[in-house]
Amino acid sequence: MTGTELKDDDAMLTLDSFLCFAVYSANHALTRIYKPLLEELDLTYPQYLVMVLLWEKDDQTVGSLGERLFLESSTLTPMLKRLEAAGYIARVRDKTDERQVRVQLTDMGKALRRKAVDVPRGLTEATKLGADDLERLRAEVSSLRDTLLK
Amino acid sequence: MTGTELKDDDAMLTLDSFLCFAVYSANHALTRIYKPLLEELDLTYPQYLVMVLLWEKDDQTVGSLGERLFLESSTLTPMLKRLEAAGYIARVRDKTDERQVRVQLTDMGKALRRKAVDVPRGLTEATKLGADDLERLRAEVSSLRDTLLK
DNA sequence: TTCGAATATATCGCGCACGATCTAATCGTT
DNA sequence: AACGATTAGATCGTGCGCGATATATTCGAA
Repeated sequence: MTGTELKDDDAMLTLDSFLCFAVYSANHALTRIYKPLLEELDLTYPQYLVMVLLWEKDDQTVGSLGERLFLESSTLTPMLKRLEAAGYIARVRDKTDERQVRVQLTDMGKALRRKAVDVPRGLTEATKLGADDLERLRAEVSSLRDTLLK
Repeated sequence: MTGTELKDDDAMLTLDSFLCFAVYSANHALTRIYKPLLEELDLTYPQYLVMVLLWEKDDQTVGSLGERLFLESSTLTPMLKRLEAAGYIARVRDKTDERQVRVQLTDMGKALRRKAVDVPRGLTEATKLGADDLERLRAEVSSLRDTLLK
C-alpha cells in the first residue's frame, strides 16, 4: 500500500498532497526564472505583466488592468507609480470622467517591447515542455483558476 | 487561422498565452479560497503550510522547513515569530548546535490539527475536480516546479 | 589551538498583495 | 438643481518574499 492510496482526512493533511502547494511553489519557481530575464528590462514580474497588457492594448484604466490581472487598486496604484517613475508609462486623469486614470505607454515603454519579445522563449525553454504539453497545462491551470473564482 | 496558431514571438507576448500568468493567477485564486477556511484557525496560508509540515513531523529546524517550502530564513523567521506569538509553536535553540533553532508544536498547536483536517476537503470541493484529475494536475505542476528549480 | 571558512539564523530595505477606509467624481431620483 | 448612492482610485496597516548583509556558532586545517 503506497501513500497515495491513503485517502482519509488524516492522510490528506500532508504537504505533498496539496494541489495548492504545488501551485504556490511552482509560482515561486517561475518568479525565480523570470527574475534574471527581467532584470535587463528593469522590471519586476508583476510589472512585466502590466506592460504585456499595455503592449496588447494601450491606454487602459487602472480598473481594467486590475480586472485582467485579478489585482486591486491598492496593489496597482503603487506599482503603476513605480512604472511611471521608471519612465515606461504615464498616468493621466480621464478628461470626460475624472474618477478614472488612464495608463499610457511612453515612447520608452513602447520601445521596451522589442527587448521583451525574447522573454517568453527563455521561459518556455526552462520548462523543458513541448508546445502542446505547455499549452495543455496552461489551459488546465487557467480553467482551475476560473472555477475557483466563480 | 486562430490565435493559438500564431507561434511567432509577437503572438507569444500576450497575457493569455503565459503559463506563468495562469499559475500566478491560480495561486491568487487558491489563496482566496483558503482565506475563509483558515480564518477560523487564525492562520494565514503560508503559516498553514508551516503547521502542516510540523503536524507531519514535529521539532524541525528553520532550515529544514525552508527547504521543504522553498523559503529563505528572511521569510521564515518573522513568520515563525508570529506563529510563536499566536501560541502555536515554540522556537528553541538547539543545545548541541546553538546555530540552529528547533521549531516545536505547543499543545495548542497540536490541538489545532483536529480543526485543520477539514480544510483540504473544502478546497478539493472548490476545484470541482475528481480525485484523479486533481492528483494528475498536482503531479504535473509539481514536476514543472522541479524542472524549473533544477 | 587558533584562526579563517563555512553554516544557521536574523535583520534590513524594498516590492507585491489584500482588506478597510478615504476622497473625489459621477449618476439617479426626486 | 440637489442630494444620496455608486464608482474609481488612493491610502494605510499588515503579512509575505527576496537579496544583501550581519551575527553567532561550529568546523577544519595549519
